[in-house]
Amino acid sequence: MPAPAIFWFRRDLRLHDNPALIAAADGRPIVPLFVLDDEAPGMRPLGGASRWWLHHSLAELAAGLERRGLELVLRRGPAARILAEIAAETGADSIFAGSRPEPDAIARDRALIPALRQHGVTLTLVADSLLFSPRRLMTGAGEPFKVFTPFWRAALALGDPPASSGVPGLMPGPACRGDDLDDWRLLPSTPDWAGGLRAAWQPGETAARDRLARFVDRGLGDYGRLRDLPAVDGTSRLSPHLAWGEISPRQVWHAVRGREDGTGAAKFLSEVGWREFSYHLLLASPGLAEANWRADFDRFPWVEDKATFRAWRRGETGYPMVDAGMRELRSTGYMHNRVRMIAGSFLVKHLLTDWRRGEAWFWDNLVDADHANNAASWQWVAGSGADAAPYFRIFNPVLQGERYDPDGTYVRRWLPELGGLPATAIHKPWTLAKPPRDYPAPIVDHRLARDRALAAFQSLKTK
DNA sequence: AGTTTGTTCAC
DNA sequence: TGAACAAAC
Repeated sequence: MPAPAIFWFRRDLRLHDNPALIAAADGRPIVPLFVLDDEAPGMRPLGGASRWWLHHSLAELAAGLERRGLELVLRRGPAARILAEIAAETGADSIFAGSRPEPDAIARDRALIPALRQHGVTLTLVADSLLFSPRRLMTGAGEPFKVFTPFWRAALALGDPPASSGVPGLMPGPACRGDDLDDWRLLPSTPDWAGGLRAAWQPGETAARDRLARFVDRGLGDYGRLRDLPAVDGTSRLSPHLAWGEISPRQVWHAVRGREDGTGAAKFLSEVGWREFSYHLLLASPGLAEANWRADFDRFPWVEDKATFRAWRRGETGYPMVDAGMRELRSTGYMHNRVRMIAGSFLVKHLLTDWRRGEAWFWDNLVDADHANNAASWQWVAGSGADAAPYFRIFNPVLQGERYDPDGTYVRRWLPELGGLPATAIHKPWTLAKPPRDYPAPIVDHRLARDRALAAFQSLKTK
């Protein structure tokens, strides 16, 4: 019997279509391991919603492994030390893991390989979290892409990614002591704010596969028509599952490519393409979450205002579409994509708040928090990013509400205090003769805020 | 992946 | 008076 291999789960919490797991299981017994390395220097700590998700996803993964006779080992601490310890405890001489495309993770993993070799252990990393290698895609000039459309065209020209695979045969390795998941305290307790998350989500690979199958079956055909309506269940809602790798983008790709009857499929795959593009940008600009991609935004006259930032976070800006989104986020750890754009635009353009503050709030509150997507999308909405909305594209939260939530169903769902308003006033309650008493008046006037934002943008040009 | 404003042209 | 369009922000 060959020596056992450690399979190090990271953001690939699945058994299906996991190429690194297939490589590990090739004739060897497996010690499945997850390391909570939340104090690693340079690595961003998980947000609260992500920690909630991780707890349940790990529980699911452990159950799936147990059905196959394997025990998931949980350990907390610096990955380099834990991996060496587990190898020594189990006699493993190899470790396999899915590679992570984030620049800081790449640096950490690169340092791990020689460190582990000193203990006589090889670390093999298998790329599997993206459809296309972000470094392989370059413009004709050999530069990273700055615009999505040519990026995605070049990606599609590469042809189909490899077919997805099933679960390999898994042989249990030696037993190994691990932590108790509950002791990690990933779940909130005092207070327990996760009730809305529990009601909205089922973390784990099984639920991810079910959701993909159901979406391809029932949602894909109408995706182009319904994807922008937040009141409707018209999107895949796969983002948190993709963020934790409970499903792979290859599985998504091939499930969709089998069903190209409408225009929904190409549109939906291009949304997966934005995820690829975000990682492409992050690799070209490792500071994407910290620094303006466009350097001229370093001169932007951001306004620090505790009261308006607090109102935004709590969903008390007086603009129903913004507030409904922010309350959906706080309640469920999610916000519909259309509403993310409206709420994000409002924070940056109406309140002149530095996009990094919004990025940090989303990072903490989103169950689908993803370093590349979150950073690239906030820079897109702020106008500071690659292929971004031009800064003068300022969403009017009233018009956006009337266009994408015409009867106010979405707003009423998250703002029950507006439940009795007629559809004609639901997105501008202040126009009523008797505005609702328990809902705030707009914290900024749209017209004033728009002019102020345009002036701030002008100030970048004239210096 | 936008909004506002001004112009034209058909009621 | 208002829909449709273009241009500017």
